[in-house]
Amino acid sequence: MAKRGRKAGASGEESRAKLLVIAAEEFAEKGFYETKISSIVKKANVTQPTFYLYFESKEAIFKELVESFRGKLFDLAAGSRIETGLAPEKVPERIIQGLSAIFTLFKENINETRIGFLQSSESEEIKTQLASMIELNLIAEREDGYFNVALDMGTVAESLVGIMERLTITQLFKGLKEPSQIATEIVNLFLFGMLPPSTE
Amino acid sequence: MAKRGRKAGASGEESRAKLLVIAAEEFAEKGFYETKISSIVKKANVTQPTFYLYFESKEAIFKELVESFRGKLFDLAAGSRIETGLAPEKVPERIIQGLSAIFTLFKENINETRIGFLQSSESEEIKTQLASMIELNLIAEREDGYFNVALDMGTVAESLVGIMERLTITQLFKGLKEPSQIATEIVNLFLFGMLPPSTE
Amino acid sequence: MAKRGRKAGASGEESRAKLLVIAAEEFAEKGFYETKISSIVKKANVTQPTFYLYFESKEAIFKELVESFRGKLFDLAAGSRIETGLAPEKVPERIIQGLSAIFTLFKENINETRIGFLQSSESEEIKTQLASMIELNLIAEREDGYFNVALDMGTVAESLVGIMERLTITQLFKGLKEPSQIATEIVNLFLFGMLPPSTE
Amino acid sequence: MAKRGRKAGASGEESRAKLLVIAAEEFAEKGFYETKISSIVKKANVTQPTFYLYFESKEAIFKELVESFRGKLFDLAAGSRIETGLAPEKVPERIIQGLSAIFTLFKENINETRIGFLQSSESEEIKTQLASMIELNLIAEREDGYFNVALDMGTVAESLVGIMERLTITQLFKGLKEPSQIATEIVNLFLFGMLPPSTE
DNA sequence: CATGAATGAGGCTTCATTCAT
DNA sequence: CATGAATGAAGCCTCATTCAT
Repeated sequence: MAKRGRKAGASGEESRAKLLVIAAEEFAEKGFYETKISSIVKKANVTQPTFYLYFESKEAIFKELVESFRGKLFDLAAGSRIETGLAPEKVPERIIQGLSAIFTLFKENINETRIGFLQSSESEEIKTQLASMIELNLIAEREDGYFNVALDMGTVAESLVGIMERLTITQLFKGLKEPSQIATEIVNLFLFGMLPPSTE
Repeated sequence: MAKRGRKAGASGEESRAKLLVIAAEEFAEKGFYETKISSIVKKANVTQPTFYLYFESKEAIFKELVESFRGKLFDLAAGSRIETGLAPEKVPERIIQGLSAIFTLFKENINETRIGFLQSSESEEIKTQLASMIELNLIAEREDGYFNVALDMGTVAESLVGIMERLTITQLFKGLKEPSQIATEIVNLFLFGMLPPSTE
Repeated sequence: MAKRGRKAGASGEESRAKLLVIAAEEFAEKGFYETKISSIVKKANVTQPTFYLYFESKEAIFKELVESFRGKLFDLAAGSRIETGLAPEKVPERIIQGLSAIFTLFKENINETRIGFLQSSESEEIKTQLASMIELNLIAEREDGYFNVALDMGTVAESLVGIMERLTITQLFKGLKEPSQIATEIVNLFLFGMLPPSTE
Repeated sequence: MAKRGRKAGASGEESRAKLLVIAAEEFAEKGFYETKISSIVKKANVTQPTFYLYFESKEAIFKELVESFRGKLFDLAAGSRIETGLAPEKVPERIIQGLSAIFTLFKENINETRIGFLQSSESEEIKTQLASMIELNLIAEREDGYFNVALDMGTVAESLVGIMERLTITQLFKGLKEPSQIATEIVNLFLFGMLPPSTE
């Protein structure tokens, strides 16, 4: 009746959800191969057959986590198109917003991010897709005159993704900086470059 | 006397080297866990015990490859300090040189790079170390006035590493661009930023 | 419902017990190294993974057998203290009882005895412990005046253990003599020595 | 020319003897199964094929050590027949001598004794043979009236062997007592028993 | 909905032993 | 007399997965 003791009756979805959460923790911490089904079910307080009641296989649950992450990420990315006609001086702020949103997603989904963005074999594909979406944005903005026309936006987009990955690991996940702060630094770097301000 | 047929007698170092090369290919392609000793030795035309004649374990050979890569990378990085007193206009070229050298190393050691820079658990540490070395360089250069003093060189260094990683995968390893070209693009981006040149 | 055909479902303890019994037979007969897990499980009609369901390793099951034997033996030995104030003429009988009990234990647990008393590396320790317990008994009895005060009871105790070991192998396990008979002979020998009775 | 450096030329017998000594150490310390040919040859500073130049197999060298021990032991035992017509009061001393000789053999051949008397599968047979030889002696002596006619000399002989084994391990090999001392204690115990001297 | 019990498949490693020189 | 190099054979153990209840 209370939560405890009601093993039979624990609505299946509950077990399923629990398994998913714990699997995410385990995969994120130890990677796919070092994560054992036996340890997932132990932590979830269910038996192995129960696991297979909800998931086809170890691959399947892992993939489900990856896809969940992919979905969240692309939903976000899709919504962050810069509307045309934005005043040029608003562009940086707009980009910062977009990046912040992504870093926030990462921060709030650390385990899934590790799995889907940093360690799965699909992560390569996900990063490539993300880079593509960013590239499209950048091209549009360049056409609106915001950016130097000489830039290869494919390279810029991939670079951005690489930076996001690296700073996610070294700053965001370590709690050293907030999403908005990281986003701001990236944008400043990319927009203005490293040279000293011309003193003239 | 002929090479062929002389199975016993093959200079041990030869067998060892062969195993190392093949292991690098396999690890690079399939990762640590999906690589089986049995398949390494099959491709090397030796039996499993022979493998253990030269390597303590699967972990050991993998680690050897990682350390080999780490050594090469750090040798390079250590040698690329920018001398003080360099004329400011020479700085970009100098940095391009350094980055080119690294990309060349990556290109010439694709398998080891995949293993040591992209997939081993030590790769995280290696990237962090590389970022540190870059950061030191950047700080020195900033003090010489080459760069904007407002920059957080730790972040810049990590960003550079992230970009290197990403462009290595998406451009260098795909044969799309040459080391020097990638290096040049990165430096341009970092030095001048993305804004359009002031038309004034 | 019938026993047969119910492979899955066989009460786990049953499988475990069966493995333990068979392992004892195998270890006793062939020793630790010549006993293969594969042969244990074959005789137990289970597969190798099943073995590891119940035992950590080959060492673990062997140790379990040794400890089981040690436990039984020490329980017995601990319970065979001679009460003080026993009439001297009752002492021999009392000792015979104690030894008989041990030989009976050995006889009823031939395999475990072989493993724990005769062949394990711990058997040395077990014999030493047994000798210690015996020595304590003997010292107490000597103080009660039953024995010659000149005797080094440590040596006597070790000697007794040595005899027990030898006669267990050569007489008890071969079914040549009963526990009580062996015990009696030992006691007679130890109490009265080998000299002819003084004819005077 | 000096010992060192003359690997080629080291008379084969030298290598053989060295292997034998080292093998004895290793077998004695670690037992048959835990002793690896690879470690024997390493300590002997020869290669594995060299080992097989002198010994058929691991079993063969072990057996050679066992047989060497068996030979020494039986030579001794055979020579320790008590001559008939010995004055009764000299019997104890004579037996002490015999036992002392055996313990001395053990002490001077610790490794071989461990191998041949304590741990080989042949040790059982050797002990049985030793017991037989002792029994013959005892029977002869009993017929000469030295011993109580009621004694089962088979049991006594086995007991003696058991004691020898045990005291060898716990006293002789630990350096706690000398051969003659152990022999004396055993003889006293066996001859006079444990009862207090009759005070009459 | 859930489980106790079991297994197929396969990987890593070890070791005594042997070529070919 | 001796070796560098190699291997056949086999053992232990693990893990994802599945019965039967």
